[in-house]
Amino acid sequence: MTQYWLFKTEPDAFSIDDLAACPNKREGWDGIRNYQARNFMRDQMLVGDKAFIYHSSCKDVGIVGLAKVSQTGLVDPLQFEPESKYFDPKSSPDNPRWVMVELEHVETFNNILSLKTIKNMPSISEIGLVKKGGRLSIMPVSENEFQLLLSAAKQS
DNA sequence: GCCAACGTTGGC
DNA sequence: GCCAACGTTGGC
Repeated sequence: MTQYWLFKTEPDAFSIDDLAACPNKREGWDGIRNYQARNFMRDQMLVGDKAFIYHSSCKDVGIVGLAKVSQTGLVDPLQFEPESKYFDPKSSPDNPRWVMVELEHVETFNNILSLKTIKNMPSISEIGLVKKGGRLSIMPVSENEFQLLLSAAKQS
């Protein structure tokens, strides 16, 4: 059974185009420092899960494309790099606090599915993006929501 | 840059 | 373990 997720990223730091330009179109999703998001990656994600890529904190916010989980159970290397803003002095290689998955670019939509449009979709009003103030960096998406959002993205 | 909504921290 | 203070996120 395929699971579905939504990953936020700030395109100024790492956009979907950056992901598409990586070797094999794959990159470890480092820098997540939120326990709920980490737990999704650590405890629930499986290779083959599908993930919307969402651009936040930018001019055009919304879902911009699709990726899939290509590897799980990776240790985020930035937690051990003192120069990184994601350095965590309380973490140790013996017992790493922050894990990550690797994502592989699948497609970039021709048009962004804007947050405004998403908020206007009645069946989507319960999604984490709209609830909880939209502050969770990785969130689950139900199969029903996934299909609705995907078809909305394709027809826009 | 503002501000509301969360999450984390630390004193007690 | 409570909760106030503080920091961060993210849309606008």
